[in-house]
Amino acid sequence: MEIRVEKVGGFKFRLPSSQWPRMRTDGIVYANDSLMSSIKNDNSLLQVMNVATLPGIVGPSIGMPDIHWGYGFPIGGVAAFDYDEGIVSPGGVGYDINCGVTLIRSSLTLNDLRPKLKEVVDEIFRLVPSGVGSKGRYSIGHQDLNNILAEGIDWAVNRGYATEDDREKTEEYGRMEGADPAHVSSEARNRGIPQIGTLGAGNHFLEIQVVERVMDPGTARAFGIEEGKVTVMIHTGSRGLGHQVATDYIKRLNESSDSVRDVPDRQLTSAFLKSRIAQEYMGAMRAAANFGFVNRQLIVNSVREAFRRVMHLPAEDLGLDLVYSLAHNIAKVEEHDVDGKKVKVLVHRKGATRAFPAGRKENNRKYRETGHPVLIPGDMGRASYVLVGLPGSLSESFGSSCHGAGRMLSRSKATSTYPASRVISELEQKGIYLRAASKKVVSEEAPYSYKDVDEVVASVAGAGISRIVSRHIPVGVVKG
DNA sequence: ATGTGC
Repeated sequence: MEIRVEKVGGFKFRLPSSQWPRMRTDGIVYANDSLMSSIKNDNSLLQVMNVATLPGIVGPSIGMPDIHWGYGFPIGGVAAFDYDEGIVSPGGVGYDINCGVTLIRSSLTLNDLRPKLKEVVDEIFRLVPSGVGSKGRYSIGHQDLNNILAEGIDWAVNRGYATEDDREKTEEYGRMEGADPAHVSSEARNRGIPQIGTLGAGNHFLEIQVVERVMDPGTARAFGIEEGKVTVMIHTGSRGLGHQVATDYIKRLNESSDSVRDVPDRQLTSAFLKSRIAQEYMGAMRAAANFGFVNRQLIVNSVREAFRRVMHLPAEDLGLDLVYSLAHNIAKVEEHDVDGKKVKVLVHRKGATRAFPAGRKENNRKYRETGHPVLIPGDMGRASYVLVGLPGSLSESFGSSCHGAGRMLSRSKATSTYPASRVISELEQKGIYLRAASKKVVSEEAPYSYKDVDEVVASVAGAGISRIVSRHIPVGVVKG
């Protein structure tokens, strides 16, 4: 079946609902022409159309320029559902609940760091376990875990693993309202306890970067970002705990008579928000999100320790302050203007970043005047970005932007195309030092198996949903 | 993504 795609703006494409009776609304994808031609090569546009058939969808089913094939819903997708008449779907959040990004700024220049770069990366590699099934150095018990699930970053502040400033710069202040540990299974708990403070595998990484260029000096200053300074970017989520929560609820929904029948793909399994099972999933999903915030925060704590040990500098000279920590796999209750009316919706962002401009009450106090930072990891050989939301994100995409470069080659295709040794030597030639838990992941994560992040951010900027603040290039990489 | 799958 040929999917009908109409270009309706410089960076905007429409998949009209008229082409399939089951679609309740249009699909909209933001991309430039070259990204759109590669998007058409996988089946993610069909997934955008599938999401458009779900009950209670408000506005279009949206795809970002980094869109690619995912479980049921596309990765790089945004979909909002009416709070009273709509659904929640675990596949619309993803298996890695609160997969997200944390960015740390520093007072160091690359010259300050260069002589010690390998040592710092090696020390981080030692202090932050990575790889599938990695176990951490933070020893927590069941009571701690319960507090983490219920309170998120507040637990880390109480334990001395987070500062007040860290909390001020974490989305939701690191604590999701409505988190309910009672609905997190013991299996999920048992997977989470040994894994807290670990990076995981796949596209999860920790990168030492240098700010190559600041495009928006005023906003960069407010974010603590300076050209030529070193930053650290962390990309990970809620590890096996969130994965188990997703698994548990997908299984329950598939067995429940309360789930939404008649969806075009079994992986779109959903429940009306009003139902008990939906509310239990929401409580568990928010608790897993709290675990994700704490997981990244413990890694921040380990990164600070690694720099202190290797650089022999006091904390105040290192200036390793949070810029922001955000979730790009999550569903949130928000109010949005739709056709001139205020509507309460559940916004699913799966591989999509909230990008609220100044003026939204959800912005953290520190970022009221600017809008919060939008952190966009690219690939390990090219670049990452910091953006900020524009008012256009509210009118176009329920206050959302892209979340990264987006895969272009499948993992198997990447493995056969890029041997690990070649990836390592090419990175070395660019002055990038890599430590990875497995060779397999080095091939799978080869830079050119990703779309060009420059084009992805140019597309969301061109579409008027976010503005580019700064471009960061990698110098040290830790990979699962 | 994931104690990686039939």
